[in-house]
Amino acid sequence: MNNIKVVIFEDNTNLRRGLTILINGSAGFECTGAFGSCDKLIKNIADSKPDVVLMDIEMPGMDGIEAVKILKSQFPGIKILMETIFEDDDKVFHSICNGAEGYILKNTPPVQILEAIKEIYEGGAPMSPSIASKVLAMFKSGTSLVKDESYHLTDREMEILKYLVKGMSYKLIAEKCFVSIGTVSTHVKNIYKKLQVHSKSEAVAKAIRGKMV
Amino acid sequence: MNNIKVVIFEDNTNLRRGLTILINGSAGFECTGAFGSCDKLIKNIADSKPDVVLMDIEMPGMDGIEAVKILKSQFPGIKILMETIFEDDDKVFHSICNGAEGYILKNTPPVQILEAIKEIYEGGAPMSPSIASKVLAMFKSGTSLVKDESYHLTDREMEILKYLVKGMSYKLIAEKCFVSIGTVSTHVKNIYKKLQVHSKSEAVAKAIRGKMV
DNA sequence: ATAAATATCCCCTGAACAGGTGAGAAGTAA
DNA sequence: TTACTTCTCACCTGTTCAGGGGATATTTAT
Repeated sequence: MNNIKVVIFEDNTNLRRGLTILINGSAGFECTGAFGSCDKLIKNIADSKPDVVLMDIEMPGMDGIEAVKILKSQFPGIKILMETIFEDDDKVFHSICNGAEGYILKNTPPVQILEAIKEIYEGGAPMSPSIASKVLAMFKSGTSLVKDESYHLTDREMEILKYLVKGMSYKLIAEKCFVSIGTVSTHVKNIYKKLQVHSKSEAVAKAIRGKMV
Repeated sequence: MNNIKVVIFEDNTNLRRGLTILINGSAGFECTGAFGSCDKLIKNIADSKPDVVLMDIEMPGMDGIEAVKILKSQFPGIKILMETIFEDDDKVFHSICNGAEGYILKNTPPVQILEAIKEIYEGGAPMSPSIASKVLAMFKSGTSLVKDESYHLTDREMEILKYLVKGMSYKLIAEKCFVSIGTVSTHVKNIYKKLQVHSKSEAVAKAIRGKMV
């Protein structure tokens, strides 16, 4: 009765059908939706009320990464299992940033896909070892995460914030940006207001800690 | 012929024997050593020349974490698979810091242990999903790693550096430390020299990036 | 088309800072 | 004892910054 409700986003029709059959044919699982694109993402999710979303990382139109972001902001409780191909470190990285919980390779055997769905449903983070290895590598190298459009800085402000973090003076920044020192000053003031800080050091600390740079 | 050579460190005798039998009884695997403690760690490893070490995270005497550190510094090529119990986030964390590649729970079924050994041997990072979940959580929260006693700052300098990172002015720091502004100024100058920077922002950035604070 | 957001520039003022020198007191190590 | 480190303080100089005005042009959204 308490089936795990799964929704699939996968542009490959055969694969999508196969997964649907796999899930519906397995005790404890139920596929409440299967879509070839993220066109009506919100509506589809609202209608199918999944516990777990199985998301292809690469899709025409809106890709899986963008979809994760939207999904997580609208339905934070839904767990997301990404399907990736081996080579795309970068996509895995961005998926993590956006909050997906699990990562499995596309060639994972069916029985393990079901296991992964179950595990993610129970709060785990199933990962193919090769992907886990990359995550660990990123972890150890101290790569940053979670940039969340943070504080609505404009492009120019972000640019200047980056220079501030580098320790550059207004003067140097002005030269780099081809604007006057006064303009830099104005931008910095606005940055302070948005970040709610009152000095360069605080801004720098907040920027780095908040993974904005 | 090209068996994966595994060495076991596990204080529970029954478990150790069980694992030995499991590994020796499986095609492609070979247990070249099984020890109840890390007493003669280096010698044991040198003698048994493993590809993969299966390490209990909790052991009498030197624990698994310390062992990982030593092992990785002496034999960087050897892959280490840690066995953990669910509750010890902190130990997992430190194992990662020290460079272990894989993390599995103690109650993992035998066949999956073998899979994990194979995966780690091939460069993956097998993890129980519940552990992966914690690693991701740490990852996302931006928990830091690898602090390297950095730059030989004195205690007082570190203290002041921390206040700088908080965005405090010399004046405030002076009050907090019960010294004069002049003294703060001197310390800051010394900090700059040691960090090789020329402004608060740079010092703050370096401190945070270098995980000193 | 009207409003809002963005980017640019200028003025001003007092405070804070960078960088330098010199120097005394206390503790530790050779 | 001598040398070294650490912590402390003061003085000086020119530069940079924070925060407050006000202003104009362009782009974007409604």
